[in-house]
Amino acid sequence: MDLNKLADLLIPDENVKPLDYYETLYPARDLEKGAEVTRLAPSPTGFIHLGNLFVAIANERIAHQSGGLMYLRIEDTDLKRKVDGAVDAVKNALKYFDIRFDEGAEIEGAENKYAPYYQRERAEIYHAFAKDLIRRGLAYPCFCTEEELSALREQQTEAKKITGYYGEYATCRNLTEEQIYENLKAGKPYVIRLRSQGNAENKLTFRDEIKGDITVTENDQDVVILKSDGIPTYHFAHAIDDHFMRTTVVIRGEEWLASLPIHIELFDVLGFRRPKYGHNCSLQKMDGETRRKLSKRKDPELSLEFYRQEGYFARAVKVYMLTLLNSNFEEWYMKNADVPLEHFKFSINKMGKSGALFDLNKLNDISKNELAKLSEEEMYNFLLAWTNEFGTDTQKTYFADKEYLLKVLTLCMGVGGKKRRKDFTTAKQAMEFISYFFDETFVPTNAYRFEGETVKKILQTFKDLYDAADDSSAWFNKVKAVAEANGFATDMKAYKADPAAFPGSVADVAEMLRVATTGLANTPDLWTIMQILGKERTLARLENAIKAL
RNA sequence: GGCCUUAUCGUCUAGCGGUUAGGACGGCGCCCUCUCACGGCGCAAACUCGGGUUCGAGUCCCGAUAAGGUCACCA
Repeated sequence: MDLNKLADLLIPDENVKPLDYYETLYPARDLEKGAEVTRLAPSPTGFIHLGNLFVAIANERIAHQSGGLMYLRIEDTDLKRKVDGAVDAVKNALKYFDIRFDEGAEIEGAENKYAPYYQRERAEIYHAFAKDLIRRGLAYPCFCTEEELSALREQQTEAKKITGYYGEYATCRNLTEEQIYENLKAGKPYVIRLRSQGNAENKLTFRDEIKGDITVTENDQDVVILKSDGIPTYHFAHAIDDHFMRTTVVIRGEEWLASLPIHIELFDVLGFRRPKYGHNCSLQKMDGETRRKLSKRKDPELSLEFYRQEGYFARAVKVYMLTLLNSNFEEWYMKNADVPLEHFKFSINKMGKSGALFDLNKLNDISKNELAKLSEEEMYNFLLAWTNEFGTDTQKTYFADKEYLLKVLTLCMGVGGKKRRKDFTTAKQAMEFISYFFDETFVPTNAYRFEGETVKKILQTFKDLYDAADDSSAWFNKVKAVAEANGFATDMKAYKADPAAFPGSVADVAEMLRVATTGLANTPDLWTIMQILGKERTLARLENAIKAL
């Protein structure tokens, strides 16, 4: 069989150059020893979730910490899944979390010497190597139809054989020259398959950077390397791209572990040196009674977009990801909370071997702590940015009076106090939290824990006494006076010693006033709130609360 | 089902032959406090189960069990 002729016929690509050409076009990178080259290679489905960010952070740290670089490659070999604007979506989402690419698709200002970074634009390279494999007898055309393939699979399943296209089942492997040309002449569509040299009986030990030594079975599947449209499958593109883009470390999800044997054989057969691999366990979530990995289809709430919409502080999400990624990070961060995150020494071998359950409680805790580090001005900007994009029209009016909002934020964050408050978790939650400072969104709840008459008397007594000019202690003395006038305890120790002796304590009085003026039982210092609200509004709210009883 | 991987509090984990099995989140309690918080202190809470190896096993070995991943012209 004239394999040269066959290769030209099967892959009629005039752009293909000799293999050496690509080696010189994409030379080894000139980097310091130990510098790692990593990549993020999403498919442009327009959907990025937490798992992508998880892997991206690991790759980013490994690259930049070692003095290397990370690039963005778009795996757009599957047309069906392609969505317009997806690349921008990826870039924006990652930018929000401060993930920086040094080169790659749509990365402006970079040299991009290893372009193109879209796989569809790299067809020529894949074709060159596929042709070479055909010439060497290591790849062949397969004319089997989808139906034939699924029939084969069924048959194998029934016979309890391993499914797939291999060995005796790989019928097109042994097609004669005549049969091939006949099929070609008949215009039958075909794919190019690898003629696997492996044997599934053979086991080998493979060193995974995260999982350690694992045993893998040699690949014996004649996997498709070029689909019928001439575009490579993931496996083939992976081998070629990561070789020519000179990737040194591939951190990817553990769902790839199963196809590792294919990749090993492909690298071998192509004569490429393999990168180091680290298979990262995927983030999981509870699905009813069972846990499972995050799925794009089933878990839209774990889309990165979700965190933006909820107004999570990017750094908080990143810190949480880091605590899951490296088990020693949390301890380091407790001691180095004010040091840039980049100073943490990220290590691949501190990455967990089993999948972690995503814990919103933990994220929220981290978020509160992170937000408590901001100044009121920074908080203002953070909330403004979120509100502009996701807030309601009423929420946007909060920003009309900057001085007023700043006062509110200063109070709610406890700026200037001995210890910061931690009332804010996300931008969305913060905007709702401060809503009672604005008449448009203030909702009287009248949720008291005492009888209406009691509350009414207390509110009335306080209202008569209230003087906006009082300072904090004069104000509280009046609260105490109100308590006393109604038989409530003013001495908390006495009250705790014998709660039954009083209808309630000064704390309860404060709570009534708080509920009347804010609608909530949990707010920062009430005196300050009344100061911010001003005399008119405070009195009006008390008046309304009394009327409502 | 085959193959691969994993197995410590509810969750994330530390542990790398000798520990009262440590920390963080969450829960609960107490203290601080003029109210709400913040903060401090404390409590409950775990080595999946069998076998070995060893003077000694959460730690090493072998099983069982369970969980996860994967078996495409998707990545």
